[in-house]
Amino acid sequence: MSDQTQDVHANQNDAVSLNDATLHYLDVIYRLTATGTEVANTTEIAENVGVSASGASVMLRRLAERGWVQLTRYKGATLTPMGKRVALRTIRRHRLLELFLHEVMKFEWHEVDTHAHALETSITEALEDRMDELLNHPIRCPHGHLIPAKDGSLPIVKDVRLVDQCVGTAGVLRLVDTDNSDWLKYLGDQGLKPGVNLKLKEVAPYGGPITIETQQHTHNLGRSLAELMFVEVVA
Amino acid sequence: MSDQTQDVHANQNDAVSLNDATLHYLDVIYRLTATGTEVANTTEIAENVGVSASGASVMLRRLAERGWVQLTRYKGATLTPMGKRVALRTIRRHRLLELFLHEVMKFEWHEVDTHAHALETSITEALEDRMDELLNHPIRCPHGHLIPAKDGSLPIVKDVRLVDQCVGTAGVLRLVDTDNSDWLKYLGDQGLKPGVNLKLKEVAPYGGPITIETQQHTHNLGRSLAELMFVEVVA
DNA sequence: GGTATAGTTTGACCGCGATCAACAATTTAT
DNA sequence: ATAAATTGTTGATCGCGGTCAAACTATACC
Repeated sequence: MSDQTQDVHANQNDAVSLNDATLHYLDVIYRLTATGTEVANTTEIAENVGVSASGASVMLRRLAERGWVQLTRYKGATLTPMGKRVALRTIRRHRLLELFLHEVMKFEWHEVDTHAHALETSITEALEDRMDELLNHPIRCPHGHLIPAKDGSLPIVKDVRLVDQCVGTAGVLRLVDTDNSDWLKYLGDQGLKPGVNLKLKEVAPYGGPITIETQQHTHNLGRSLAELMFVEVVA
Repeated sequence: MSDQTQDVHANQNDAVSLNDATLHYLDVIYRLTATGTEVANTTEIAENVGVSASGASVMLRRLAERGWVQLTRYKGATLTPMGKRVALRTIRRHRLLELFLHEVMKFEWHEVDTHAHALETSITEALEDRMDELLNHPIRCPHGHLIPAKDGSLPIVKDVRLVDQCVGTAGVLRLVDTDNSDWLKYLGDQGLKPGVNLKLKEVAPYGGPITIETQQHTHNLGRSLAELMFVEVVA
């Protein structure tokens, strides 16, 4: 059996039995490359992982040698298919944990990220599966992010950016795309959480605020907050 | 503020923000010294942590330098009061997790140790507290081990060794003192779990088996299993 | 009281994930 | 097109937790 074969084999199961640092880097790279941008650059990665740029540079080389990352020197990094599988597995665990902490442990939605992060690399597969059952195979975390299946596949949904819709559009809020605890707390306090029905009333030009209406209230949101919100349009 | 003062200060809160390895060693040393034996010797520690004796020896010196461990060269190690506090905090987390995994996540009592071990050094304090509330400030894990309070104090109980009792003694099973998954499964399958009422019917001499009676059955247990069992005697 | 033996420590080394300072490549601006 | 600014990599070094082989107690035995 060649070294390569052995590697691939080990990897299949082991989205998991890798050390914290590796999982953390892969997770960060996945998130940086998931949002349009083709490659993640070293500085970005370093900031998100919380290490110096030189530290990240060294680590990226190691990750590339081990086959998790596709690296172009002085350009940036992407995940290999293998790396992506591993990252999605960590993300699955993170989001399952978030939902579990919210639904079962009764943490607020703006608190769950921190606690889930502490656990995401430690939980056993059996516990991951048990949470999944207990929560009835959920497809979204409390913020609305999708929970990948164990094979890395993502549910298909109809989320669209709220700020791209025409005034008058009605829909259901499905995703608030941030981990920022303050923003989440603010939005949560306003009742702006996934599931709520809303209607887009006004969009001020030049990056100005938007106005939305829910059952109870009318809200004015700055552009940066509004841009976090994704809805499913209702005909 | 002197270095020493700073150290002590850091330690007060941080039964927690220490790395895995340190917590693991302290936990092992606590368990080895809790059961009568005055000091834990290097080889024992090494075996329980899962490293070579030389590795343990080096680590023990470090732990001693950092004030967690009292070390006498070529003799053995004990915990300092500080080390003991830290160990008890880890044990608290472990046992809370075990109970949580059993009661909430519905794992079998022989499975919980493994999963709890994976998590005990990662959970946040808030999660520890939330589990404690949710479980109603329990004092025992599923096997009956005591759950230390956050300050390290242990509940006072009246557990006595079953094998030390006279034939005819009746009591409630309170503790099965092992992590061995096979033994736990066997005893659990017989209904011999904490809470069950039992009566000691016979004790064969020379380390022979014992016979106990519960509501439903009569059980014959080998000495090694019987010695794991602790009861609260009923008058 | 010396000697075999079991247990412990030391020394040289490794891999990992970091740091900082120096240097190299790439972009951007003039 | 070149200089300046930004971004990325390298080299030397660190702390941590390990390994193995060799040297060193401590103890139990005769």
